[in-house]
Amino acid sequence: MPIYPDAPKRGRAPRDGGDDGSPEGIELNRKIIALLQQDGRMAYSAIAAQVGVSEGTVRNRVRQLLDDNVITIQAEALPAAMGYGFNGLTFVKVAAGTSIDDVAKRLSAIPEVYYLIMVLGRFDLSIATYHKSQDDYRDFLTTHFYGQSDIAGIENSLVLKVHKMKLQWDLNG
Amino acid sequence: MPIYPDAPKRGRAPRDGGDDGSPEGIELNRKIIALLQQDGRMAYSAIAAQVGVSEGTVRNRVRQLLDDNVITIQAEALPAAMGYGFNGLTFVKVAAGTSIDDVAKRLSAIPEVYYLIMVLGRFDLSIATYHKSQDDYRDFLTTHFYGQSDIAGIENSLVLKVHKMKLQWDLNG
DNA sequence: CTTTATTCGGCGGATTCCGCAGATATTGAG
DNA sequence: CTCAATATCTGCGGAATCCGCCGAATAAAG
Repeated sequence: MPIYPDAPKRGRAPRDGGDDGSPEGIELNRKIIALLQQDGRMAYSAIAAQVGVSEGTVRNRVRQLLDDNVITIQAEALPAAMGYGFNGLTFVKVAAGTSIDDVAKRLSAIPEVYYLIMVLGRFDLSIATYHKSQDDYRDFLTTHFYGQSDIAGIENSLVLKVHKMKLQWDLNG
Repeated sequence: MPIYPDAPKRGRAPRDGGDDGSPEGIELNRKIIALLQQDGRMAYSAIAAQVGVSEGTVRNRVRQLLDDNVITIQAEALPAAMGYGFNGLTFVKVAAGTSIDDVAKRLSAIPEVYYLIMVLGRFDLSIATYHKSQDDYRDFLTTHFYGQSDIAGIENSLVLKVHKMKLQWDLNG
């Protein structure tokens, strides 16, 4: 049950768009998700009470949302609290004739990499990493970038501060 | 009870470093967090059974970790599933005489912003955003950047693909 | 209207959560 | 070393929650 269904199917569809304010259909999912974004451990019954449906309904919806990978409910650990205080930023130009996806895949497998995107512009990949120290960052660079045949060049920077890092949406936008 | 305590205090301290393999002290926190990173709703009793302590202990540890902001347990929604398929990247040079933190704070409050960092280099801030369409991205730029007195200039790019995005650490590194 | 497929909600039992109090363990002081 | 102080850990009992199941309700297609 994706938030945005692909195609209409046979059978009962979720009730939707009650303009009387009653929580229904897709709107219901949005409200449930919004609550779980505040507290991932909130009791189903508490959610049910707030959105105005039964506990079983909330449980079913959440299960489907999880199964469909629309949402995930996980603990996030603050890197700094875990001893990872050095935050590197590396821009990569992939070597000609090499698959960007392959390089991205190789680098994604590195634990220190927490954010890796393919971008438009002078470089192909932009990578944010966490390390315990500056030395660890240097080791990271020498091990995975310098001298690697699939990489044409890199440029480095530092993340001085992470102001925001959330995959949470204003679902009523 | 941070993972890395600031200073020793009086009183009982968490048992630590049992090299017999029994889960104790800081190691215990790491194991609990690791499990919650897989399933944020895992029952305390289930966690307790796996790490070898009582349910109450797990509950207390998790509560403290949450209170100390070492971890958060929240639902994350997949942007694409929510209809946000356009992924913008904006680099900002803050105007002279303006506090970078203030600008960062202003922009962090925008729902579409999911990743905002202060960086070293030609620009001050790097911002990743999700939008429903290219038009929405343009609106986002014109509303919050162009013509704003606290911004000296911006440069734009696109995130073509997010290969990896996670705030989860190999706690045994 | 009838069929079909899916959601919704209530019900029971098992499980889990929660606050509390006592036991236990560790640190610092005398 | 001994003792006091402080914080953690665990067990317990009651309340709340979770879970599977089945029938009722609802919406789309024929």
